[in-house]
Amino acid sequence: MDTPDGPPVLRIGELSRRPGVSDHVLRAWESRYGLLQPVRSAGGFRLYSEADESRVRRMRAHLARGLSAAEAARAVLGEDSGAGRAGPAAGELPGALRQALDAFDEPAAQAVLDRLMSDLSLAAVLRDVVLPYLAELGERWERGTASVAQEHFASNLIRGRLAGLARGWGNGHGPRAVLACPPGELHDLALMVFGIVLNRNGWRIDYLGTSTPVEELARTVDARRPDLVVLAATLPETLEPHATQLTALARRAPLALAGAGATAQIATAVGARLLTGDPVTEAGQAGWPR
Amino acid sequence: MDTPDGPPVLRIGELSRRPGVSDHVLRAWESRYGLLQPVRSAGGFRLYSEADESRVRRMRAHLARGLSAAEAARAVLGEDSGAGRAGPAAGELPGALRQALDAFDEPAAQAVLDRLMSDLSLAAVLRDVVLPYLAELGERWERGTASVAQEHFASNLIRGRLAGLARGWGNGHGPRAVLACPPGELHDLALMVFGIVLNRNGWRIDYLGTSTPVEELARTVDARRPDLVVLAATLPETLEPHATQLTALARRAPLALAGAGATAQIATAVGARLLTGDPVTEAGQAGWPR
Amino acid sequence: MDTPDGPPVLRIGELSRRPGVSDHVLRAWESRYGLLQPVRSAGGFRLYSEADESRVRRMRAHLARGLSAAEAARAVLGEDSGAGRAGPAAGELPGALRQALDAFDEPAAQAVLDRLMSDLSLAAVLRDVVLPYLAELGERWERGTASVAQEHFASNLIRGRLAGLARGWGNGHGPRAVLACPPGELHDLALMVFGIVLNRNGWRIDYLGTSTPVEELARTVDARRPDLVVLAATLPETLEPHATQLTALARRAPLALAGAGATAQIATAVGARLLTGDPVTEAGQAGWPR
DNA sequence: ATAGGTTTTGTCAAGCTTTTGTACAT
DNA sequence: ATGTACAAAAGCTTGACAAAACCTAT
Repeated sequence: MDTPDGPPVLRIGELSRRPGVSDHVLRAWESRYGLLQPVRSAGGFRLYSEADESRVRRMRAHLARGLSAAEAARAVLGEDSGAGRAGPAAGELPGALRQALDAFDEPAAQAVLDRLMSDLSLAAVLRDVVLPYLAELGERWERGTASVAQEHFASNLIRGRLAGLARGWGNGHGPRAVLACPPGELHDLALMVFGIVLNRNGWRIDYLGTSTPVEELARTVDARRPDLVVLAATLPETLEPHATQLTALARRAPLALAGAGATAQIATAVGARLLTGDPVTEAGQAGWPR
Repeated sequence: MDTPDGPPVLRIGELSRRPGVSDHVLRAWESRYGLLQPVRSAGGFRLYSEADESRVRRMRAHLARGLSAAEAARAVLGEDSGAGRAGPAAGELPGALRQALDAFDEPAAQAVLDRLMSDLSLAAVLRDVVLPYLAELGERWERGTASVAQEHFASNLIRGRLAGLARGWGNGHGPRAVLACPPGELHDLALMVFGIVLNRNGWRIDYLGTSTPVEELARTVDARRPDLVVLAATLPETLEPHATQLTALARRAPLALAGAGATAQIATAVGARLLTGDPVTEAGQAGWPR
Repeated sequence: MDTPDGPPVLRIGELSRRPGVSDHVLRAWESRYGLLQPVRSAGGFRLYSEADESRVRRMRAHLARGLSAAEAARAVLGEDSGAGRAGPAAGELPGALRQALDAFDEPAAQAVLDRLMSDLSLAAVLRDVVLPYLAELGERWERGTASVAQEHFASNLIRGRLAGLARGWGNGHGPRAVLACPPGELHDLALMVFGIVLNRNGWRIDYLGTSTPVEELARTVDARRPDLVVLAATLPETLEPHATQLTALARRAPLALAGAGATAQIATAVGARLLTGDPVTEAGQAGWPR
């Protein structure tokens, strides 16, 4: 992996303060081991890049491990010569997305998504890349393999893209769908995906999002008279307490339950349709009797 | 196109008293900048219309913004000749936004925001329209005047716009800020606004969002070495339990607390800076010793 | 490339107060690093724009990161010329697009479009930026002010973006529209815009494009049985020869004529609806009896 | 680590001009 | 009401200075 690099703009004082290494030492490491090769300003000042900062930090890490200064410098320079690549090939894009998101690398993640969106159809990107990634992220999160920060970073970024795709989805002349999650349910990204694909298929979306009280949902249904209501939940426990109200609701508008929390049992109990497939496929078939 | 206009009936004394500008000044503005062109009575008195009063008020507004008298006058006259467009007038846009959002009218709300964004600066839209609306929404929600559905609809729509503006904010070469809300805090829209303005001022943003565990935040800070960390909370109770950890954090990176939940007490206790102003203003001044 | 900008109206005192930088320093940054290039008032006072304010703030952000003043200024100026972030204020983006396209600067033009698409809604970008630009380009082209190469470059680039937005517009469940230009008509970008907005409003689009023989159109109409047929022409002469066939067509499907070549005379003669507004607005209202 | 020289950059001063609210005389 | 005058506030330019940060060499 190659060291990310900005333009050389840091003076020695700053490069000394940041990792906590004296400027004398920095100059010594430069002259003795060639650890750094700063550019010079017009007046002769040394100018370092962020990659140099990384080199200093790694130098210190090696020293702490017990290497001699000469060995540590050699190790750092050895790490640097490892190759960098152009961009990922088409087939590796999903993997590249995962990698970029895991590394908190927003520009890279956005670039991968841009590339995907121009190579594939929207539905394909959502179905084959975004949703699988979200599912995997959820699993890793449950197993404790993914950190909260990773989970936040990735879902914020994805939410941002989805919000862009959702823009204006309440507009138009098609049939109307109301989308919501039951109280306590905080995951709504898959529901957004469902809404986006539904909208691209000519539907208007009224989106209530996470943790919507059932009374509120009922009120909205009465006000908007939608052609479809979709409730998405990841756990059955978030749906079960509202079975009675949902039964009533299902009589006033076509109701569908989706997500891992939507069991056949609950669906038949309340008289709702069960959506078992992935959101993209289900949205592609929505609204039609089966 | 001209400003809607009543008959010219106000004498200079009245036009002086109403907006609180001396008659001397009114005459000076007339002769020096041609701001007003009053009709004359039979006896030679100046007679002003309501449009003139509006001009005077706008003149004063520009002066308050820091323009010179000459430039302010030019701006006012420019506004008058600038074409009138369809839709609500500039001043009514904030009201129009509220109305559209309350009515679940997405197209209208998006149109108002579009109009605002092309009429005003981004900072002005966020500071003077979006944030006040969010505050008002929060209040109505606490008082039970706003329904959950309304609150969801409005914040989803606004979040969508903010996400668009946030695109790529981790990119670039500027100083780096890590933004997060403490565990339990679910409102992060104002924090997003802060991040967007900060980014427009040259900063890179790492955004962790709502309900971030403090250990996670600490880990991110160690990994990213930001130049600023901002924690936003609406209730003091969400910050207090983590005082010890925050104190440690504040020693490793410049820490700032923001939001209604950030009290002077907590801030001094943990050794953090307190951000009391609105997010837009604070972001405009960030990064510097005060 | 320079940042296009709001009017320069701020004097140095105000530009000093807002971000909290002394006037002395502002002048020093101007003379030493060329950070600002204020216009001068008649009397010689410096007049700054809002973009200048942003430059000052970004300068300060870089300083906070530890850059020297010289490097910080260079970074700010680099950001300005490098496309994208913190670039032109929302209101000035259309000008920036024109400039980029006229200069054959594809990356810059794409960046401006990206920025526009994330700041504004799709409809707003198409209606307020893309279509006006195309109209202006057409005029300049007629007056001989624009070169053929310019016209080709700009319309190819825009066509590419529109093609991306048009992706998948024939799919879905909504009403169906057939879009075409009559034989001899080569300008179809506005028609594409119409189709894109129509699609976002829930319609499916069958796009025949430029110079479609009327028999071909008729055959398509019979095969697809659309809910709307739109013919767009810039000159009446391209429509007139086909009046008879169009009259027949209008009896089999709702027909609308659009573009500067669609006169009321022709429309009534063939029994078609006349679309006089801009494509975006018309598409927003399409399909409904008026 | 110290010493002695250089570069960078914020600040200040002096002397003059422009801008603008207010005052005075007609 | 008009026109002229005036003075405080805000700006402009040139030039200089000194503290901080950096350089090389010992």
